[in-house]
Amino acid sequence: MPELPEVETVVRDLRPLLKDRTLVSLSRSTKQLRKKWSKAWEKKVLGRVVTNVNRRGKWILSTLEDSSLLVTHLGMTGQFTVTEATSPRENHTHFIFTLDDDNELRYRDIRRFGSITWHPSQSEWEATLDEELGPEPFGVDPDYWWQNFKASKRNLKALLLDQSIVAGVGNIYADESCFRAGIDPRRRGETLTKNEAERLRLAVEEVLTIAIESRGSTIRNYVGGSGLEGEFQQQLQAYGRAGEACFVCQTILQHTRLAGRTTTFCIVCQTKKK
DNA sequence: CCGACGTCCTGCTAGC
DNA sequence: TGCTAGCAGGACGTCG
Repeated sequence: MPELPEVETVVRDLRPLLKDRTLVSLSRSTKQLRKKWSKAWEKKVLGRVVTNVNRRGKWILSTLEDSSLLVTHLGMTGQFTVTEATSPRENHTHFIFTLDDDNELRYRDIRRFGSITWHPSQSEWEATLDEELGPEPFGVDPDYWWQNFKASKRNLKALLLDQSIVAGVGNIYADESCFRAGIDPRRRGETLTKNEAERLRLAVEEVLTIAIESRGSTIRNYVGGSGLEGEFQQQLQAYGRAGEACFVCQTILQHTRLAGRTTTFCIVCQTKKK
């Protein structure tokens, strides 16, 4: 659920609260997340200082003092927060790390599509991924972008969601980017002109940048690293607005299914070539 | 190889 | 009012 802007917000919130803190103890629920937590990892993690917290695509990388990594993915409903140890533990909380202050680092995940794993190094972690992660979607080489799109028969929605092309875009921001670029998400990559591809590349950057400034979108249960909700849902132009009037031309927004995901678009604004 | 689709899981709600 | 089918910010396994 959380996409790049939400994950970035979590990371920015967590960094000052986790940096230089020691992970003292761990208690876990009996339920498993998407990836299994190895009991052997507790010795690798406990007693170690967190030296930094960063983001790569939708992944959260907490670096420990020996350069090993605690890697977290929020899946659809993950919440990764630093909370006062005295605050009540909500249901579906699966990991609780006590810290060397009065706080706890908690991972809560209703649907359990997320994961927490430990890796000796970043390269070892990257090797465990299904496919190599693409570059961050800011300042992407226009030629790299164009080559990927023009070579594909897949629709634009599927290409934007493909983490190996560019890392971090999900369902919300794919729709918002297509709307902003004025391009129909059903079109196949190979049909794009160079100009359209460039418009789309820039729209992705702009949408993500503005969404980060708004601390992401809280649609259902997303919260930042301090439990604060996002604000970008108030600025959504397409996502979740099927059946409602386009803010630009008042046409009723349509929806369809692309790459297995509900996709909303304006047939007028996203059809004509600008 | 590529592209499309199913699966994992729980909770909420639109529609009957 | 009560029930349930269907859908939800993702990643990945499998099938044709």
